[in-house]
Amino acid sequence: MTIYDIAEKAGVSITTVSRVLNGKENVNAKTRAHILAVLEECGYTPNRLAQGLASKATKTIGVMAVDIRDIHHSTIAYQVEQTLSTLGYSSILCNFSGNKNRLPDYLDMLFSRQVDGFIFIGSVFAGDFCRGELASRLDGSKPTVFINGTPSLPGAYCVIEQEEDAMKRAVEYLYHQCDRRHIAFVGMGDTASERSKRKGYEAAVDSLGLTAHTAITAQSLAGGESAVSSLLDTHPSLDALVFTDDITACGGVRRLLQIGRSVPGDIAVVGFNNSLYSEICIPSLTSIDNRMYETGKIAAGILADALEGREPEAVVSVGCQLVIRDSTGIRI
Amino acid sequence: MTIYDIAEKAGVSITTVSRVLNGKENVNAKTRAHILAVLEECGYTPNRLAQGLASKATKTIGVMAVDIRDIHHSTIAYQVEQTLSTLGYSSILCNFSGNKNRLPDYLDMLFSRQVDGFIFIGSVFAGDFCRGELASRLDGSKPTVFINGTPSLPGAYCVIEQEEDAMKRAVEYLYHQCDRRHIAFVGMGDTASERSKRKGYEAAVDSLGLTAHTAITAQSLAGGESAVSSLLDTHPSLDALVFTDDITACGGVRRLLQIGRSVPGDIAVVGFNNSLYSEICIPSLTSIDNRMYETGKIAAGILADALEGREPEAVVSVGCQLVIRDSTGIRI
DNA sequence: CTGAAAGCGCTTACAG
DNA sequence: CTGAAAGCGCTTACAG
Repeated sequence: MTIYDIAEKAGVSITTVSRVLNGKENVNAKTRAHILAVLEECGYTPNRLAQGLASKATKTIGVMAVDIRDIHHSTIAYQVEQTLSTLGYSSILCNFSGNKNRLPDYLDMLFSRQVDGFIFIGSVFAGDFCRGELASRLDGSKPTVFINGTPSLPGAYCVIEQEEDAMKRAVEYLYHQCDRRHIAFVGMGDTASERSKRKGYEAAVDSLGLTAHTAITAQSLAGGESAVSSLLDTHPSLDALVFTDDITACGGVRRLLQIGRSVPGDIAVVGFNNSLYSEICIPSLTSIDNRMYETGKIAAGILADALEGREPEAVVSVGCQLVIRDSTGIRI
Repeated sequence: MTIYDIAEKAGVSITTVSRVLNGKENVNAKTRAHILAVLEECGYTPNRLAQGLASKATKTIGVMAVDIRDIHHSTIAYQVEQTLSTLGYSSILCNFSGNKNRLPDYLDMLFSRQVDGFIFIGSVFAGDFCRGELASRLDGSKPTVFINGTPSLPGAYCVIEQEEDAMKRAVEYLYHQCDRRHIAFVGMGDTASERSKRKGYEAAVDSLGLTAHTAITAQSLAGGESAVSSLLDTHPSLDALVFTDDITACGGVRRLLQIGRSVPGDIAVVGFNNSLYSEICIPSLTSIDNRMYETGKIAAGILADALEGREPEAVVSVGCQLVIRDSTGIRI
């Protein structure tokens, strides 16, 4: 079933059929109605490959995630896909998985499929780690949105979760509301996102006149456990810990309980992402909600705006919120 | 940069360029080498839309997941995407989100994009709920793999996690190794997957001469909490609970601890999926590993086999494993 | 081993 | 308001 079949059945040219298919105005009302009826009757769906080839637009977006097994990325990817789909775009999903060597192949693939634009989910894409692989291929010819990173790429759009500010406020909350004075930071490596969280921590600690204590560990339960052990070895007087990830914070809580420290009685704990993990942890984790739904939705909207000539803002910030649960509170 | 440019630069016809692009044998070795050099020099990538239009194969797969925010689905979707990508296929990802009405639009979209085949992740797609929407559109003309469901669809392939057997063995383990005699089942609705888990539970209870106690609840922490409350209200002597999902089991554990029951001292708990949630729970959850990686990989492999004429098995089973953690053990 | 030509199913100036 | 024709960038019989 092609546009030729429809044209023949309707007794018009394919040009006219194409016009009503694309909602052009210059078609006689009766002709349109008739063609619409034939279309309906035949259950015709146009071949998107042919449309794309002829029109130079595929309504397809390349969505590059770090790894959708990570709840943070899967939630954003989910919202990106749902929003794009509502706006008439399809998503080709790629999982980068930290393997820089795959990036060129993925990008070639997306270009060969003539995607209209790109969305990168994860701050790693905006950092030095990927710069070489991305810069050589992304020349700014197609709209590109980075989530949680501001790359030095011509014409790129960015959606930034305000993690620095959120981390700062979390530390201030621990100080003012929970009466903590020895607050350590547990981070997870060297992405842009990690750096801004750390910056927020340091800013708060500075302005409050406290001393900074920092540990870097793996993003996992075991990572949280070992970070807690080594931090308490060197700084036994710590009374609060802020983590840049919920799962790792769960590991931290587990180790604290194992060694007989109460949470939050002895030590308050703050996680990050406000994921289901923060609710499952006992005591449940106070955590920073980085508004993943908002973020995904906004990113998809920006891309559609750019593609449809509506000129969106180049950089959009999404505010984060501290969600208070049981792992923080007054010291005992 | 098109195939014409390459042909001109190499001094041959586009037919010959196309031949070397597609690895056909009937090309002179020298000609091939020369064309390959030109190709390399120009960094040419063929337009997949044009290829697809001409060849009737797009190397694109429609991947329909229930919801990739669910760790079970995102893990399978991840593995599906990675495997397909290795095999040269791209994935268009769709999130069904339980909204049956979206299914027709998604399928139309995938057909209009001329996908070569489909993978459905989640037993709901094989059930009555979706039958109407799927049966009318999926006529068996394109290879289709269902994960965790056996639909009545002509020519569909199935990858089935052996959940029934796993659930049966979990109950037997509770009976023999943990000395439990009052074992209840907490399920989450009426999908094929849920039914087979329940069947396994009932088979075990039957053969052990025990009484079946069943609760159906929502798949969430709150669902687990309320299921535990209502089960213990009516059957205070319960000494073990098997859940069909880890998150809900976490909720169950939380409620048990709240009302002063020890886990596993008073009541043993078994979860399902062997997700990170089972490790985060305190006590950590004994859980059934349904081998999501295997499953995703096998499903992608089957689809590629079918597309490339290798005639895979119609139904492949993936064995599950009981992973013992702290939430089960001898009664106190 | 190589190439001219038709065809895949659309869109889009252009002419009327 | 409508249509004939060219073109999008490939593949694939077919002929040589």
